[in-house]
Amino acid sequence: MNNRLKVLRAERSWSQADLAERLEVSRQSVNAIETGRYDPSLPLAFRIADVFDMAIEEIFLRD
Amino acid sequence: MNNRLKVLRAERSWSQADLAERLEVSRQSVNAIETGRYDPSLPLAFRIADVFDMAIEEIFLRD
DNA sequence: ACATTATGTCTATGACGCTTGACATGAGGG
DNA sequence: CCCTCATGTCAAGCGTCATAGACATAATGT
Repeated sequence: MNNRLKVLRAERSWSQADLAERLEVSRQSVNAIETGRYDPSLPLAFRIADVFDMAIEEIFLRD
Repeated sequence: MNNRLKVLRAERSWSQADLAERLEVSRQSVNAIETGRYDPSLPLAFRIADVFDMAIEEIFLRD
């Protein structure tokens, strides 16, 4: 499960900590998701989609 | 995180076991998700969307 | 009435998601 | 040269996702 988090974040000039705060998760979680160590839960995927105002399918890609 | 699995499945006259087989998960997982005991992982949510040929956002609803 | 299928639920086990706290490295600004 | 910020990563702990196997009950078919 690949994702475009790093790019989307960079486009907005947000640090991982900035994004973590908006998502109400830890900075380590954002980092782990970006670096592909694990996928977010479905509820967190929805919050990510909300923050970027995009569909989940536009952010997370089937491998 | 509410979902429309039970309805979508009924529309197709699939049993929980039928759906489980298509998703390659256990029947207990399908049941647990339908009865709201837990949310699927993001990869499983994608497979569910694929099986029903719908967007994740059309199947799973922000509470 | 009997057999089969469908659904809900329980237990126990293992893997994954997320946390806090910590530490290392690299980049940039004073 | 320091100081700060950004990123990556580790460990330990807790709750969630998913499994297999079992059992109870309801619904369907013959």
